[in-house]
Amino acid sequence: MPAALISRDDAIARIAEVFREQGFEGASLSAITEASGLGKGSLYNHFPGGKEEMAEAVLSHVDAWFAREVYQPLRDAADTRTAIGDMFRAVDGYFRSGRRICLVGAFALDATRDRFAAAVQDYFAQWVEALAGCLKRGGAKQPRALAEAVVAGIQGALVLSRALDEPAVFTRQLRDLQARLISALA
Amino acid sequence: MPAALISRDDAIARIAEVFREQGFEGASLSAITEASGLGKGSLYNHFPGGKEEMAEAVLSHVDAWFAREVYQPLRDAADTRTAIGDMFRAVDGYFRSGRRICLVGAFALDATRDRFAAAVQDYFAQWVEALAGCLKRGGAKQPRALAEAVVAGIQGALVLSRALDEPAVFTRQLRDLQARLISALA
DNA sequence: GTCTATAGAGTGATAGAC
DNA sequence: GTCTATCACTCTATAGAC
Repeated sequence: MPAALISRDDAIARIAEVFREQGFEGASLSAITEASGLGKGSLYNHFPGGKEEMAEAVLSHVDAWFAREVYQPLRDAADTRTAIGDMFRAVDGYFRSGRRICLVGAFALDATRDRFAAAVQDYFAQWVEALAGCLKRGGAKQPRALAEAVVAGIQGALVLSRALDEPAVFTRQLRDLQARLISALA
Repeated sequence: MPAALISRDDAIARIAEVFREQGFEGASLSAITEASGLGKGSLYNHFPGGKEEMAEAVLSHVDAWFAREVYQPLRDAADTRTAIGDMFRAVDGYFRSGRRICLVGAFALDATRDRFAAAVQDYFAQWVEALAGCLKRGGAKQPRALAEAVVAGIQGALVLSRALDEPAVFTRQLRDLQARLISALA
């Protein structure tokens, strides 16, 4: 067989950006073929389930990134304060300081939500759980509510900064959320 | 002229729910005709600009509701504490305690964002400005950052509660946000 | 007759599936 | 590349208020 010019992972990462920018409905196959550099034939070879399978692959690609860079460090953290700083650094990097939106958040609001409900729910449930656990170990009161406030705050900051076209809103919110967490620790 | 069976406002309200649930791309004309009870002829008579004009009308319908029920009361408020309580009550009612998402927030993340950028930006800018002004008059420090945190918090709570399929998350966040505002007042 | 509101078959274009 | 379904949209026609 011929060597693949583009790895599956690489293709998924490129397709992810199409879904992120265009949403599920808005992401046309022609946009996906163009962005991925794969012809329709190759695409259906990799993703026999079509567009829906591509989106599933993209969602689990994102989930894997967060599991590795965010959830697991939160769970393994020796020092809560450091872990929180690391989380915010990772999040700020991932969302490009407010210039990139959350694909999973967008899918949560999307029409096609029901189709990907399980993956979307899992992403957020893991995030809240990992953060709440870390906060609890750090001695914070009401760690669950606090974790929900932070995850929601991040998502909302992405919505607001994109709506206002002001990435600084995101950066500022991240700073404030981090300060709230630190001050909630025992 | 014949009496309209459905008022324009009524039609817009019904169409709004289609866009809210399906997004701009996902809202097909057939879904819109079905939900509105209007044939294509009627729709194009009311909205010669087609789907885009329908979405514009829906956005300004939503904006008008918030201007009347949220922004103006915040601006006119004699008592800050009461005004804040009223805002949260209005918001909880509008979003059906977390069972209904924000159409404008969804459009902010949508692919078609650029098309409606002005309306989306205006909605959020007005909300933040009206709330910040009210907080400032109430003697809060950093009213702008606080207002952004609350508006973002509400949007994020909608994303999170929809993603987790737990409306209670929204209700709880609203309560916490309100408490934060009250305690920030002089 | 003129105008507005209505309906819906029919248009070409384009989507996703294969 | 081919196929079929569906898309947004146009057009023609009709009904009733003036």
